[in-house]
Amino acid sequence: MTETADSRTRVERYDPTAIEPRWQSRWAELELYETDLADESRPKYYLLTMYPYPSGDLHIGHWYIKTPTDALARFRRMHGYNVFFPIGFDAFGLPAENAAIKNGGHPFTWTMQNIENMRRQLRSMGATFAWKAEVVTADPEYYKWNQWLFLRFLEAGLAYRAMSAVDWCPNDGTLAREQVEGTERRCWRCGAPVEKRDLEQWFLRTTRYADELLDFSGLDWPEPIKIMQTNWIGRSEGAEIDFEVAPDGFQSGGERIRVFTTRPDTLFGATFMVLAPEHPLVARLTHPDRRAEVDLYVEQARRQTEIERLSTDRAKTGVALGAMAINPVSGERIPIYIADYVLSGYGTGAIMAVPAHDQRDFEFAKKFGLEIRRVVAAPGTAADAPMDDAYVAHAADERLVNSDRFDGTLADEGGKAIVDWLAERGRAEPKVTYRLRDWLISRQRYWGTPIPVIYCERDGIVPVPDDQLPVRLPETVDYAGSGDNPLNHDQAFLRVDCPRCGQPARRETDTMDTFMDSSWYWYRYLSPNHSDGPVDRALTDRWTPVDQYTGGAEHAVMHLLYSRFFTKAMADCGLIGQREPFRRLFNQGQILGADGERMSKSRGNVQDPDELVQRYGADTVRLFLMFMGPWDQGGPWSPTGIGGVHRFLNRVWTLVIDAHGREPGDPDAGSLPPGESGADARVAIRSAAHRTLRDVSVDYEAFRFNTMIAKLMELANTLFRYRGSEVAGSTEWDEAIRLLLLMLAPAAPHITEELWSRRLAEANEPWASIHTQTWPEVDPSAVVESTREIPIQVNGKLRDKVTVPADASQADIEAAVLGRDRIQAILDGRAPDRIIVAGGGKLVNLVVR
RNA sequence: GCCGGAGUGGCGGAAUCGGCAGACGCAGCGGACUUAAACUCCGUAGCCCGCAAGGGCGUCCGGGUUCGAAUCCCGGCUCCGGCACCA
Repeated sequence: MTETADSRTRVERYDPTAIEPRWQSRWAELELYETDLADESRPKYYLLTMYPYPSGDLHIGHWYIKTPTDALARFRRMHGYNVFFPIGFDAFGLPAENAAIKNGGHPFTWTMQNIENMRRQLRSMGATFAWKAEVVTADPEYYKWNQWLFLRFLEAGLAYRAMSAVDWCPNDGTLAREQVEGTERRCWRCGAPVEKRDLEQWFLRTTRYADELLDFSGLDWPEPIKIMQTNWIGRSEGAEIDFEVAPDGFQSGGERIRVFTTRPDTLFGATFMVLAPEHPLVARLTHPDRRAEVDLYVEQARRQTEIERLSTDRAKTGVALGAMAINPVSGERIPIYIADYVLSGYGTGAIMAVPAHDQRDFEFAKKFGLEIRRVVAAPGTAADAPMDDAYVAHAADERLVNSDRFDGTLADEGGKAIVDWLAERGRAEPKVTYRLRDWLISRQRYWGTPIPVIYCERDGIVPVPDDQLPVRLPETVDYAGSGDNPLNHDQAFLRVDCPRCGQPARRETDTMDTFMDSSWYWYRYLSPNHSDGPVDRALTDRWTPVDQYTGGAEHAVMHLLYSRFFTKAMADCGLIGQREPFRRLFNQGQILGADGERMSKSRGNVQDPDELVQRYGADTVRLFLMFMGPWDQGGPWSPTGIGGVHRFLNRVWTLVIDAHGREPGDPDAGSLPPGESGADARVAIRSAAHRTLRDVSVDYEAFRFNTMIAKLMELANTLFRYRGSEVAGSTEWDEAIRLLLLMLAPAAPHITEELWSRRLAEANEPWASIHTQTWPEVDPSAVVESTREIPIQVNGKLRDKVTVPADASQADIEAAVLGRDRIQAILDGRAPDRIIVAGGGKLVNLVVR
């Protein structure tokens, strides 16, 4: 072997830019990662990563999301699975349209350019995507099936049309939430004040599945996501109760106002009513003297966002209508108010207010000087005790008090009796409500899937016949400098003959929410060119549900709930045979800009992966992204530390290429640690390698990539200490190197492939990719230890340690501990009051008074 | 505001069935190699006191439970994600 000083200059250096493109093209040539979906010789594994939106902001965040998933794909392949790991593009959406309006050009061009660039970057990552399965949602061959599915849902009664308000700018039409700026709520493009406008729009009936969506059995999903979805669906049981409007000098009364309540037992405490400002009876019930004030309030409430309206920390506002209602059990006349904290879209859009037992009603009553009447209380509380807050009762510890004023028998009973009593008189019914609303899919935009219906004066709403799908977007688009939907002005698109009667009719110009595209795309990956339907039933039966889905936690409720809904709806239309799309889910965190904000070009905080790849190579970037921190956490981007990961790969390179070299800078290079024999060293190497294998396998399974890499670094450091010594190149050394490369292969595919191929060449064996190797097995005998070190605490503070044989009994341990000089000195003649040997000898704590 | 998550050295983070706080890495410091620098390697390293041995303090803040708390409980603060037309 060469002498030290020379070895550093003579030995070939790790040069990723030479290695990586070579292996990438080799893998592509061999089609190493195209999946044979018909292969049944191995168990299938469908691994899905959320498909990217091809925004112009190509950044490190895309790598952060995809890299660990790719490592997992490789890990599973090494375990003998037939892995399907496809990729595609979520190609419709607002940013493309914004770019087109701003810079001219066509959303299609902008999108396809971004996709091209993204494909290149994703390839440079060395990821194992099955590119032949790719889908692009803006392709008519994809969105045709959106339309087809919509029509099936329409037939099944899952799609319907209803009025709904949008944010509206007189110049730019419908605005997305992010296009409404500031508390002034102005249009981002022209600055005009944003109005609300009611439009007929299309909905999907997600609420039909509300109860089924609450059932997560059989799903291995993170607990927080299940909780968020459960809260989002927001099931509450209660009753609907009718209150009658009392006659007065201006109107004859008698209208019924239906309220929803979860607390019918508190009906005797309902001292006023509140309607949503949008409630249909508001206009009719308003007293002429109150008209001006009410109209003003309704106007103001409509301008606010729901978040503002539901905020519990602002002062309650509202206006009395000047009309009264009658409490159906007490017969009392109670005033009717409108207030923005009641929403028209939840329950019946009206509530009975029970200020004693609901905090919002309490605050409202305080502000407007309304009666607060207690109905239930904790045991021992007087019925007239003053209240600082609403008492939200617990069923277990309350007792009923109060009102014998009108019907003593009812007042003493609970909610069920009251509802039953009212129900017999046709004034109430038990009811379950959900916070979940039906899914509004209409978008007043060009760049989305056209909703395939036609409006005919004679036949009304007419679905486009299947054989006329897809309804294509016109190829040219004229935005005319406005945000308004250009389809509204495109005569060639608009004008169509009614498929039923043949008379001139008009096309629907709304397009679909892009969440529609993303609610079933993984089924299409299995047969992207299938022309007889959206999915190939034989393939979906075999390959879905998806075994593992990974993606951002920002999709916890919307995309992940819509996808579950879609699968259930498709199943009920007979298209697939399953009711849940994703068996196991992992939500990774989001990588932010260095400033802690979301990465975007406009903020100027984008990290481009290309420059990092050029400087360090893809393997280093991949490894660094996995090493940065726990994958579910994300956080602000900082390249500090990428050099450490690069050094680690350099060390691996050196270990394999130059096992016998010696570092000139290390005075101890080439010699074993003092007191260690060659035999000791070989045992230590083998033990380190197998312990690492044991732990790393667990870390991969649990998505703990950062600690997985830390453990590989430790193993490399251990081996490095023996480099150039008599044990370098021994069979134990060789085995450890082999394990190190195999364990590292999923995370750093290029360098390991290169080093693997060199080892094969050196051994005169034929080439085989490291990525087709079998994951190694732990030798349990290599990891057993003969002794263990036990920390000793006195009164909970660490004071000493003692080494005992691994099989020492509790008595042996106690004796060893008490035999320590340091412990005797600390005890100073006292006997411990207690000796706690914790965790089967993991730690000893001596308790001394 | 509501729902969910997170706060640990100068920095990223490790340790969560209640049992050695700070693995691994970055930056720092000391050294080797080099004519020199870069690269590479070895060592050191929570903070405070101390020459040292050692001692005290320490996981966002305030309480509590326990032999023992980063971890469990109660109260609070800050930051991140979502809140239905960004994707």
